[in-house]
Amino acid sequence: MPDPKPVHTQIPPSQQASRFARAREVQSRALLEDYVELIGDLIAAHGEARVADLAERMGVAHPTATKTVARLKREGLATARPYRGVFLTDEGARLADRVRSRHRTVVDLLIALGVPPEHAELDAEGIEHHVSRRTLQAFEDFLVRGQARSES
Amino acid sequence: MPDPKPVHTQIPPSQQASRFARAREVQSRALLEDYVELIGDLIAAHGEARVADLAERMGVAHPTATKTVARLKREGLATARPYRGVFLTDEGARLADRVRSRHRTVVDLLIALGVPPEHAELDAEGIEHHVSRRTLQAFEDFLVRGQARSES
DNA sequence: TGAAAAATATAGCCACGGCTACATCAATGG
DNA sequence: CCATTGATGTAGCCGTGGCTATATTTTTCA
Ligand SMILES: [Mn+2]
Ligand SMILES: [Mn+2]
Ligand SMILES: [Mn+2]
Ligand SMILES: [Mn+2]
Repeated sequence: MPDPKPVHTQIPPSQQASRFARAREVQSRALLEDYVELIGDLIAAHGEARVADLAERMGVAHPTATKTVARLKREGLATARPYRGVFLTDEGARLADRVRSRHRTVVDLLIALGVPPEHAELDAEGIEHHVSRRTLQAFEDFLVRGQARSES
Repeated sequence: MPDPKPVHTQIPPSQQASRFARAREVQSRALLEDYVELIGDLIAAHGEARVADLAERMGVAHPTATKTVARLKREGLATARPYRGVFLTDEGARLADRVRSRHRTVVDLLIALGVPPEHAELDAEGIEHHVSRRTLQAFEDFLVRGQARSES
């Protein structure tokens, strides 16, 4: 495969800039999305979400989890009473559901394309946040098509 | 679509933590990847890569681009002489080629799945960095399969 | 050729998201 | 029932990646 062309420089700089801006924007939301999803999971599984559990499952020290929870509160996605658990606001819960569903769709797509399941999970944890509504719809349509084929 | 199950809490915390750690690791490399790709593109298109052009195309102020170039130098991916352009080391050039090729594959896959081209470019700019070798191979295989079908 | 303009560098600010060390609160059990 | 222990909060450090303002260098052109 010889000389890949620099397609990037063939578009207006401002348009390219807006693509990178979008990626940065998404990135700043990614951590919040993972946290609300995890908080929702923990509440569903154990009735509560403790900071220590968040930290353990995120693989960070607990002050880091505390700080992120503070940001979730600032953004109106979670509430927390000192020395008690963390809870999702309605908005946080809705976001958690969307994120969880999207996560599954991304994993399912990767698996459908032949990626080993555990590998799919690894990649999906980062990919998911950059998948827009439109792309998600395309993933779902593809999965439905594949399902229809295997049923016939 | 009723109650998405909290699959996340059904795996060992340490395994879940390692997935998030991987996503963080990838993220810390993403900006460097975009810069080396862009530097390579600019050199191919204009014979040089100036900090002002990097800043304009990345959509950031030029001190931000300067700082990132400093990091590229520290990481052995680029060189730069003051008030002159930015250049890629051999390692940087190799990385740029890999990143450029992967970017195209991701965009092509999204388009093949029915995502409108400009939309595919937007999402791919973030997705690409989280696509591992294995997943990339799956994407390429799928694209080859589709091509074979349309040729028959 | 030298003054103005453009490009680049530098300084220093901020928010985020890591961390360690330490303080404080809550839960348990001897 | 209170002392210990575990969980949580707080303080303060660091690197990254944004920014603005200012200094310096290079380029341009009158
Ligand atoms: Mn994720
Ligand atoms: Mn996820
Ligand atoms: Mn990118
Ligand atoms: Mn790219």
